[in-house]
Amino acid sequence: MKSQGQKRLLKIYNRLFKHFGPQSWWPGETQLEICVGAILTQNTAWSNVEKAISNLKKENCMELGRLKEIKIKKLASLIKSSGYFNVKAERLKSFIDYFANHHRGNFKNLFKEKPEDVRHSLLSVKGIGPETADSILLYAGGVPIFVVDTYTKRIFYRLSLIVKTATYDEVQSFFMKNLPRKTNLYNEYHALIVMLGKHYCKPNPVCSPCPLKKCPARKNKKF
DNA sequence: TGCCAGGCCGGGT
DNA sequence: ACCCGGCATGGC
Repeated sequence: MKSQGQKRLLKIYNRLFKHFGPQSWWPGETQLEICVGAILTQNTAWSNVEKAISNLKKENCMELGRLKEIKIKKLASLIKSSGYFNVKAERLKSFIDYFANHHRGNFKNLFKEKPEDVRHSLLSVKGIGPETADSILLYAGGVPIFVVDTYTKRIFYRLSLIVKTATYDEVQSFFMKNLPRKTNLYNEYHALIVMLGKHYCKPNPVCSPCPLKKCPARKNKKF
C-alpha cells in the first residue's frame, strides 16, 4: 500500500524524467574523477569544475599517484577555476590521504565495507560532509543512498513536502522512506533535481516554464 | 552589476 | 546544539 508521499515523489520523478530525459550521471569517467568532482563542486557551478578537471587531466593529475605527490600550491593553481581553491586543494589532499592509507587507493577495498561504515569514515575526512560523502557512495560506489543538496531542499520545500528548517538527514530519510531503494532511481532523481534547480528553481522565484506545474513559485510567491 | 553556484569548517554563543 | 562568517571563481 503506497502512501501519499510515495505516490507524490514518484509522480514528480516521472514528470522530471519525461521533461529532461535520462541524465546518466555522474559526469565523470572514473571513480576517482567522481570523488574529485564531488569535492570540487561544493557550492560551485559545475561549469567551473569542468575547467579544473580538464586542467588536472591535462597535467595527468587525475590519478592517485600524481595526486599524492603533487604540491598543494600546484594543485590549488590547477583547480583555481572551481573557486575556494585553497580549501579545496586541502580537501582533495585529505581525501587522497585517507583513500591511499586506509584502502590502499583501491575502490574495491573502500566499498566492500558496509555502506554505513563507509559513510561514517568518509564523514570523518576533513572537507567531506554529508552531500559529498553520499555523492561518492551513490555515484562512485553504486550504493542506494539519496543525495540531498540545496536544490532538493528548495524545491521540495516549495512543494510543501518538507519544512523549511529540515536538516540534511531529515530530507534524506524522507526520500528514502518514500522511494524504493534503487541505485538507479536515486541516481537519476538527484540528477533531475539538479537539472530542474539549475534551470528553473532559483532563490528568487521567477519560474514560469517550470515543468512542475504545482510549484507555487511559478506565481512568484515569496518564500 | 550583484546574485548565484550540485558545501563544509571552525569559532562563538 | 545552533548560528554565522569565511572561502573565490566565472556566468548571466
